[in-house]
Amino acid sequence: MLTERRRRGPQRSETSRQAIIAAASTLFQKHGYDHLTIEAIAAEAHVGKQTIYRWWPSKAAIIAECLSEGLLLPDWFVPENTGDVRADLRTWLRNIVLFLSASGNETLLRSLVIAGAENADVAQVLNERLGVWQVIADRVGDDTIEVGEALVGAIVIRSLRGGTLDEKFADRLLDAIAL
Amino acid sequence: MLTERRRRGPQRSETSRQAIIAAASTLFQKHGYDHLTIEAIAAEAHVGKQTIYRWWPSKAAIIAECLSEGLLLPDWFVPENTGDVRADLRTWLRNIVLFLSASGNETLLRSLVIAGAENADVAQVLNERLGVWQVIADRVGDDTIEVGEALVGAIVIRSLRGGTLDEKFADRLLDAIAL
Amino acid sequence: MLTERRRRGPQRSETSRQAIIAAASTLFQKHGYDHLTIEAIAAEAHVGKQTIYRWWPSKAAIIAECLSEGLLLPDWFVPENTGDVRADLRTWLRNIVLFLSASGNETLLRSLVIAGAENADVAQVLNERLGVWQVIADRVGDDTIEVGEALVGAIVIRSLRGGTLDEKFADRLLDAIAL
Amino acid sequence: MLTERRRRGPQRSETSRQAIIAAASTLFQKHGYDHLTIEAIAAEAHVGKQTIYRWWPSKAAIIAECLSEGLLLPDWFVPENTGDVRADLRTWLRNIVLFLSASGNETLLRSLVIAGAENADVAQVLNERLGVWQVIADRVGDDTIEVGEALVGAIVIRSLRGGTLDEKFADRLLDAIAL
DNA sequence: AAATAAACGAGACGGTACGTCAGGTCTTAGA
DNA sequence: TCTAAGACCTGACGTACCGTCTCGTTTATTT
Repeated sequence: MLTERRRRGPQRSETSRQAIIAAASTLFQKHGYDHLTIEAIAAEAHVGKQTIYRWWPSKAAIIAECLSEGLLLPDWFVPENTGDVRADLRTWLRNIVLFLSASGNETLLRSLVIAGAENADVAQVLNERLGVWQVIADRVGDDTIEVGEALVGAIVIRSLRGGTLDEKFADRLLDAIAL
Repeated sequence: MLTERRRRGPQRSETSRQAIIAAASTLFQKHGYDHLTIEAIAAEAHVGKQTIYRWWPSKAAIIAECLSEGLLLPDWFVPENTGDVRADLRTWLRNIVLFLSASGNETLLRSLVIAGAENADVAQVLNERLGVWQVIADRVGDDTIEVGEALVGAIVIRSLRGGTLDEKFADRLLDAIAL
Repeated sequence: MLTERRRRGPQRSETSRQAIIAAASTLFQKHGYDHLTIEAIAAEAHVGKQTIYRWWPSKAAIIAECLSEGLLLPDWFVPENTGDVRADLRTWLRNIVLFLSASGNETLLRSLVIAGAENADVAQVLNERLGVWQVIADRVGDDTIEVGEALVGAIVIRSLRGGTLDEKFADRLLDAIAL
Repeated sequence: MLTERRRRGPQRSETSRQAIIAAASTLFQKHGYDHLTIEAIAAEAHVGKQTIYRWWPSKAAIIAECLSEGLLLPDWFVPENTGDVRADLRTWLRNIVLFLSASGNETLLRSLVIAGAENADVAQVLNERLGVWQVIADRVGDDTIEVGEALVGAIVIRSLRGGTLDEKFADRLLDAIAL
């Protein structure tokens, strides 16, 4: 039987890895995606720059990993299933606007949009992470993935336009979507 | 009677102003918002850097002005009014996806999203420029501005997710929105 | 008889000219020759930059004019003539070291050296202004212009080397020169 | 026992250091102290600007180091000692005026004067480098440092005044100084 | 146990772009 | 037609980060 022969020498330091993504998350939330620098992450994590470049090809990849590890977005961004689709979506939308209207989180949304628009990998992870599309499609029926895109998209546009994100918005948005 | 006294000395050079926004537009479309540098704009426009810094506070402001002057987006991004609201919106959506699926224009969309997300002024101008919200609201009735946000938002999300932007998408999206 | 007809239009403003050389003198003494800028002179004199460039080819020329007008150096830098050459030179040297050891005047000397070394016109005016060479040569006899150069040069070198400029130095210097 | 522990990480690049002072020396002699720019040095030395700013606080400091390394002035600017003080000084003076009357070297002298007058560190190095003061004082006797200052100063003044620097000047200067 | 080799923290390196300052020229309105 | 004001292009300033590379140290796996 083939036993996977490990290399000689030290292995990747899990401590450093976690320090890096923690530092990246902190700085991302504090200063946004632009203004986030590798040097600052290295300094914040008490880590050499090379340790970052050795394992990640770009700052986008670091942010993607932060997302995968759940350090930037809460886990609960998926609708419940009580049987009443409309009510479930309403609750989900209200949770989201509640989260986004909290201090600092609107900046977070903008930064995530930037990160996703600049880098396809981040977009991919965001897609999976936020991945409500399929859930919604499953509930609403015949693969109307556009419903999910319209809901999430409306939130993004509203936020970028500087509009208020509140429950009234959530309700009116849901009314605008045919189910 | 108050006669507005003009200040002494030379006035702002309109030639330089136009050279700058033209150069900025060119480079924006060629390389995207990130990778767009003030130095490159100055060089392309055969202009001193200081002439840019004298009149614009940031590259975002330059892009905002490019948008205002119609250098980055075509003017016709507003629905017609034939009386048949659904048909008008369908035509409008098809035009948009047609435009975005043309070579290079998806990159343009991403860059505009980044610029708008990074800078509130750009977002404001994009809002006015793309400003279909009110038009749609007027047509569809009782100020459902969320309809416009959902339509535009869905396009953005679809694009960022890397999905195909075609007529089928446009039609299915319209079906998903209650009118 | 033909009276020299003056040109039509305004003549050179004597007010501006004096404001400019006064401002230049002030700034020269305050900040030195390097660190002296045309823009600062124009601002200090409440004068347009062009008014300076119209009449002087360089900042060195302005300083040369300041020297000619006696704004930077006192007039009395010429030995008396009591008949006792040695005593007269001693008094002259002592006056100079007294002047130079006063606060700020050592900086003045350095700045003048810089200005003279950078620009031949300034050197020329300094030569005339400080022009003790011929006076000394006349007194000491058979055109020993090198005596003057050695005396002034020793002062400059002593100052640049950061040495003390006092009466003892003056006396010892005079002793070192054969008369 | 104390073993001097070297710090971790890369050491200063001696190659870069020498390239920088060589470039600085070249440009100094070609264009003078004013007109010498850090950017030009960096470009000439094929070095990043930051590498210069990391190790030198100013261009004056670079020139000071060039002097210390013997890149700007020949080493032989010190009188011999044959026993005949007057003859030795005469030879020394003649060598100096010979050197200075060579093409370009008068400009070099002026630039060095400017550099020394603008910056105390350069003056200090020049003082040590040119340091004939003590040598002369030792020879001539009872610490008459002023003799050296007068000799060197006379040369400087003669040069700045635009006078000719030749053997006749050297001889007459020596005659003017009491030994 | 010794030798080997990769990962580590630190940080110097050649670069690019930043935003500012001053240079010297040119343009405008007012005196 | 000269002045004050100031916009123009140019180019150097000193700083921040980039991504690469080079140290001396630490650590884990062979020999």
